[in-house]
Amino acid sequence: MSDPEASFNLEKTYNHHDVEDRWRSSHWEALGSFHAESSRVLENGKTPYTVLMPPPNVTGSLTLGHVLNHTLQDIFIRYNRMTGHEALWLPGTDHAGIATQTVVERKLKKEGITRHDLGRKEFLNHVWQWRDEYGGLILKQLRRLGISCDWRRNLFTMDEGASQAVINSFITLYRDGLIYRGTRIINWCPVSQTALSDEEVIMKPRRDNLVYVQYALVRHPGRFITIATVRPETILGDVAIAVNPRDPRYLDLVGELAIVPVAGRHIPIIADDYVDIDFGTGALKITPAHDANDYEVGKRHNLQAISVVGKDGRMTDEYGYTGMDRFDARTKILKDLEELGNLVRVEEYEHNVGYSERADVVVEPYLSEQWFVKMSPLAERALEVVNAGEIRLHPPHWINTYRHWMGNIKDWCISRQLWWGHRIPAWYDTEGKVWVAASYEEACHLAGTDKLVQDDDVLDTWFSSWLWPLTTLGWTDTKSDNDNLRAFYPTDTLVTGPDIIFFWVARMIMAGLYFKGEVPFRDVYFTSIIRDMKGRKLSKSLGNSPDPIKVMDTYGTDALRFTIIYIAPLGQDVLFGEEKCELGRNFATKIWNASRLVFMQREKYFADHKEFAAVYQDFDPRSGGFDLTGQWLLAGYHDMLDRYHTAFTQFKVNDIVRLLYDFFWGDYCGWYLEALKVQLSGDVTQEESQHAVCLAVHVLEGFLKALHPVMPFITDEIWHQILQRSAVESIALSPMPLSDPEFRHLDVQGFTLIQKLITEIRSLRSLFGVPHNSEAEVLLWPSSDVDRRIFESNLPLIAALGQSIPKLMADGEKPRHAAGSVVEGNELFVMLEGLISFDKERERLQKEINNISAYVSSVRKKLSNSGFVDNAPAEVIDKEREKLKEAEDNLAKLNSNLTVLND
RNA sequence: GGACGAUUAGCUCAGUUGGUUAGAGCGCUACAUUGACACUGUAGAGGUCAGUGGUUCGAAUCCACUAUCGUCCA
Repeated sequence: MSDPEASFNLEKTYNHHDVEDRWRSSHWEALGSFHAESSRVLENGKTPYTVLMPPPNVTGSLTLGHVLNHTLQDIFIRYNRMTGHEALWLPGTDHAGIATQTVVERKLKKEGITRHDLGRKEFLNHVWQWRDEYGGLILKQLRRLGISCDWRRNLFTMDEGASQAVINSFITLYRDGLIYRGTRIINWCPVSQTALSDEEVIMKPRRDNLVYVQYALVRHPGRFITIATVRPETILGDVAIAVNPRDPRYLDLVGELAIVPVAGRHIPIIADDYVDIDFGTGALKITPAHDANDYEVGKRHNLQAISVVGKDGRMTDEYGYTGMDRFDARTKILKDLEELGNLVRVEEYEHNVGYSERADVVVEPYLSEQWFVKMSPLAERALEVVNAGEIRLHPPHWINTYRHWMGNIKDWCISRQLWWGHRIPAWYDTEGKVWVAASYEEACHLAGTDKLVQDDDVLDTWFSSWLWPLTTLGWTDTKSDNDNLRAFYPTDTLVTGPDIIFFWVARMIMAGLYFKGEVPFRDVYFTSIIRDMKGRKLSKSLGNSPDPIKVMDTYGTDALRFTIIYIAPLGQDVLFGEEKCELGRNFATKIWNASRLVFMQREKYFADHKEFAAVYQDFDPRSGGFDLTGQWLLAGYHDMLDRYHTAFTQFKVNDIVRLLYDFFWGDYCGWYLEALKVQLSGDVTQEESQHAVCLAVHVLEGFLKALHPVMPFITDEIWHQILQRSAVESIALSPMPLSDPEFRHLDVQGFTLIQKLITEIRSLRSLFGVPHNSEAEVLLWPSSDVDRRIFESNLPLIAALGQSIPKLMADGEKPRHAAGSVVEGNELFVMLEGLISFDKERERLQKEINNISAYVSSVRKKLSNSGFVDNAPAEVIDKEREKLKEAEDNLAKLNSNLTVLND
């Protein structure tokens, strides 16, 4: 760390590596700076503020999505910590059942081992080993982002407490009749060899063949009924042909029997409303074992379900296809049907097909016995709390999606045929009767026998994730009651992607209400989805997914954090390219350099840190004593703060960074620091200089604090250079500046006038090519005594920033060899002896006059329109009148200038 | 097929409850390097606010339809 005694200023150039290393996560972790304590809430009465980290997948590595998501969470938590809350950010990871098991199986496969070779126990040892070795990567990478969680409380969904919670919640739901075991058509992933929930299935468009096949009728030789299917291989499992009862084409065939091609089975032709008359031929083959809708039809008509595809996606029929892959079987049966004369025709057909989210293979609808959670009783209350605004979604339009899902909810398949996960706490006795209990012993006790076998399956990972708001605070069952829960539940803000609104958000709301009787959080902020510059989703296979760690190395962590927030508006996708981080990097450099300037001025007017500290600590901007520029700065600063705090209450994080950026770069650097240089180089006393420097530092410090939640590293570094602060102190633990209306209401229009005047002088200089090293004389005719006084007291500023020699004029003749203009009624002429081109000036004036004339006539028209004058609010009309007067005034003056020029 | 969102400068986006001569960043053009900063400064060019119709004294903003794109659900 740099020695504050040795340097009174910052290094010449900003090095993000040094700064980010100095204030790295491990520094604060060792100090416990971001630890939250329930006692400070329960005993000292601090208001809690809690953020729940969506647990990243333990197999994962850092993506830009994580960067955005965690930066947002860090912004909320740091802001609330600085505004006086007991801020708790709960971190953790989830065990990602399928993903993790797949990763470890793949690793074993390289050694020629399968999990079955090892057995369940030994395989799980391998998974734990793997987790211990690699599972920390994402957490390490997140620390690199500088996020301020309470790492002591880091939780893994397979940890003891979290596991107990899973078991106990399962038992509670089972005993309340909300968990049941049933035979259903579920989504089966033939690669991962497990059931999936509806949410884990991605619908994707796929080109397939729509195959028309004719089935002979048993009692009418020579007659056929033709069906259309995209899955001809499942013909082997057909048990009926269904037609719509209102379809006249088939009325006479209902009740007849048809012969399944290849299989030779006789199946009935039935009538069912489900059949779409317009699709295909209007006759639908029914295969209850391989289609969820067919299964329902089958149930209604008491049909058998014949399974012909197995768990591995291979055929299990008795007609010679056994062992073939379902897609190979599809090709073969087409040929066979053709040979048998049953194939009518084949059409190309695009439709949506479900793919396994993890393995990206076509999901097989598969009939099997699984565990389900009955959702509609849970959904009812979860919908109510969102409708009632007890939980607010940002942006709010997500409420529609939420309502729709809640209103059409289906039961949740929670069993997975995996080994890695929470094993289902259910045991079967020799008669197949099920006993749900927390342990084998308890199950034995219930069953009255020790001849029990535990269910092989584990629970869906989301079955542990939906308890996350509870388990992270030490909840293990419905009787749980501890200080953490009392102090921090319900949590406050959840930041997550809209893609897991059903997977996770909705279910957490259900679980929170069901198990704790209270909502789990108050506000849900849905992040943007990050895409590449061409608008494509980031993916590993496309290779368009930048490595955030590399980006942080190149541009700096602060730069990445700032940039991603700057470009990611609430509720919209964001196009990201690495080079966009230049924005954040440039901003960091600007902050650094501006701070250096301020510290240089401080060096000039203070002997050392000690003297500065003494004066600065007594400095109170309310005591006044500032020139117009200083007042303008304070007004702008407090106005910025006002908008800043408002934006936080509205979750407009994007606005926050824009406010900070514009205020600092535009107002503070662009105008204030330039004016400060002028002020200090003028005729001022030591005391006045010190006062001015203190103001500069005061606003800089406030700005750094406001920026801190977004750019934690550079702000801490510079903050440590403002006063001699030790490494255990942090800007993160300092109070956030509030907006003071007293300053916001200062009258600083005078400064705005000066700004406009300077801009106009610069513009004219540039237009007429005044050499950069020469100062042009500027003659000023003020329009009022007030303006005259403003100009008078700011002549040095106008001179320096307008690079001019300004002269205040009383009445008198306007100059000829000059470029004239009007600023808020004040006439100015930039003297251009020898430089002015009369043609150019005439042209310019004429253009300007045309412009204003057009405007004047449009406003006149508006004001003479009785509809406008009668209907518009008085203040709007007044404003128009004022604008008109000013424009007319300008016009008159410019016209007279043109006349002079033409003389 | 249904729901939601988007369409504003070459690119990426701001634009509060309708009341501006429609803004920013990047890019572009010109000028400026011993001065906090070229990861800079100053000035400038660049837009029929997707289209059509409507409501209104007044529409980028509200409504309807159309087109294109995206997301979710069938």
